[in-house]
Amino acid sequence: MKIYNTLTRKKEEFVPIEEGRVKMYSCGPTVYNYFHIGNARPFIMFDLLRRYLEYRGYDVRFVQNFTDIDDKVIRKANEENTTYDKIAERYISEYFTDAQGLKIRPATVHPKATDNIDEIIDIVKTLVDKGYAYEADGDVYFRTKAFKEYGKLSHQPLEDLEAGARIDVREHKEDPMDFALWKAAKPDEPYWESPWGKGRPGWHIECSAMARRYLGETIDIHSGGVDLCFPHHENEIAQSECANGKPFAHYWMHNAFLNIDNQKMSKSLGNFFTVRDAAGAYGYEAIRFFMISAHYRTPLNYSRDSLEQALASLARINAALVNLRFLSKNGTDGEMSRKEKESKDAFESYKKRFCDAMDDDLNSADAVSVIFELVREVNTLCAEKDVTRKYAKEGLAIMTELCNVLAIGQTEEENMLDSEIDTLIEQRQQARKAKDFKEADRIRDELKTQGIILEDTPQGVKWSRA
RNA sequence: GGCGCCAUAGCCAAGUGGUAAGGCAUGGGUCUGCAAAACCCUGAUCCCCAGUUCAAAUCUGGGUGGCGCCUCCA
Repeated sequence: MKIYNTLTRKKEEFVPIEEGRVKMYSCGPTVYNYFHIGNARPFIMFDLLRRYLEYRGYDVRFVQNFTDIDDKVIRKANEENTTYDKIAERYISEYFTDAQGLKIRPATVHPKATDNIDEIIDIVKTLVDKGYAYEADGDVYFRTKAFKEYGKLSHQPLEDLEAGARIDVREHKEDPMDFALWKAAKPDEPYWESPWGKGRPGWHIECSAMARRYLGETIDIHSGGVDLCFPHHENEIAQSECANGKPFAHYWMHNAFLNIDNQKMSKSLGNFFTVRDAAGAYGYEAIRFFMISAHYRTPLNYSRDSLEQALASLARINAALVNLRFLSKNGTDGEMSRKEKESKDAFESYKKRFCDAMDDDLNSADAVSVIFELVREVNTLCAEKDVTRKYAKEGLAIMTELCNVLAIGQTEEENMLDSEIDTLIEQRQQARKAKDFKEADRIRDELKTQGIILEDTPQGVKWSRA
């Protein structure tokens, strides 16, 4: 598999540190609100990476943190007259609700910053001892000039960064580019005891600490949105590599931004959507499909149109799955025809093309197109009056396998049989036999209002949930 | 000012040297009690200019347009 590495700005063959195992870390949400549609992109895309790596047989250890202490969490707590941990707890729970809807699997570990204060303090202490950090009035800062490789991820020399930087007025910093590892507690703020007095961790340090604790000093893949590249990831590298004296991550992956109607999402423009809002309008499945339909490194535009198209496209895949499930039970008995055998033999080539696409820096858009070609293939054969159960089963197996890697398409459980529906379908069949089409249509309409779509086929009545 | 990304049919979106995947939408057809689904047919010389090459959407240079980071916003 090839991965585009921000560090080298090249697509590189992926070689894990330890054969067959992958250690990956992805920056998670700051839990002070529902996560927005832009946040969903890295969550979905790196969940996809993890699923694909597992599909290819890797044992993946995936860590995604929750930033549960920072200015925004504290502000929200103050607004609601509650404590930061209550806010964090609530939105962590909401994160899992949305994540589950989007079929984002829980990470191997979801550590919280506040559960790792000891580890954080330990790293900061090491950095101070080694001369990479200094204390000033209860704050501790990283001395960027001490790390000569600073800027290697964003590919900018320190001087250029400095030239563009807004000057931070904190006078006790040695250099404007220095960043906080530990912040002295302000009055009425939550704090932890540390060698530098009461305070709390800076934002960047938590990721270095949690990555080391749960994955080790050097990890395979670190991922996140492009905007985190600088300064967040640059700072993580500085902290981790100075503290551990080893490379931090071999591969850095960054997803491009999601725009809303071709503009950056922002509260002031009034185009700020949470996943919860979007799911209410189009459903979680459409959002996931929409994200996966584009390569993760190209900017993606969220619009009403895009989501409606995603919904329609997904319906085609779901229809094929429902059809295959139906025919694997209601098809004809016996051996596959020659045409069916040939088609079945071609399934491997679809699978290969699917994997080739995914191997090419997670080209999910191309992988999806392979699924659609497969849909056409099986649909064509399934349109035959004497399609065999055997063939339908084979088709269902390959379709399900590929769809499961991307976590798209309705699963069988999501379209389970229901005896009441069966009864109504039977009644309708009786009516049709008696040429009472009025009654037949009435039953079909009635079921439709309940979201059940009936289709008459040569093999019998097929139904699915809208 | 520094660094970087994007520009492909009505829309979404792959494709990084050999004359353009896939999806949505549109129109026509087949099938069907009707319907739905499905299948077949239907559409682009790839922002512009110049260059390299037998050959470029794909490489180089120059434009134009849109966007991002350099401000703890994914």
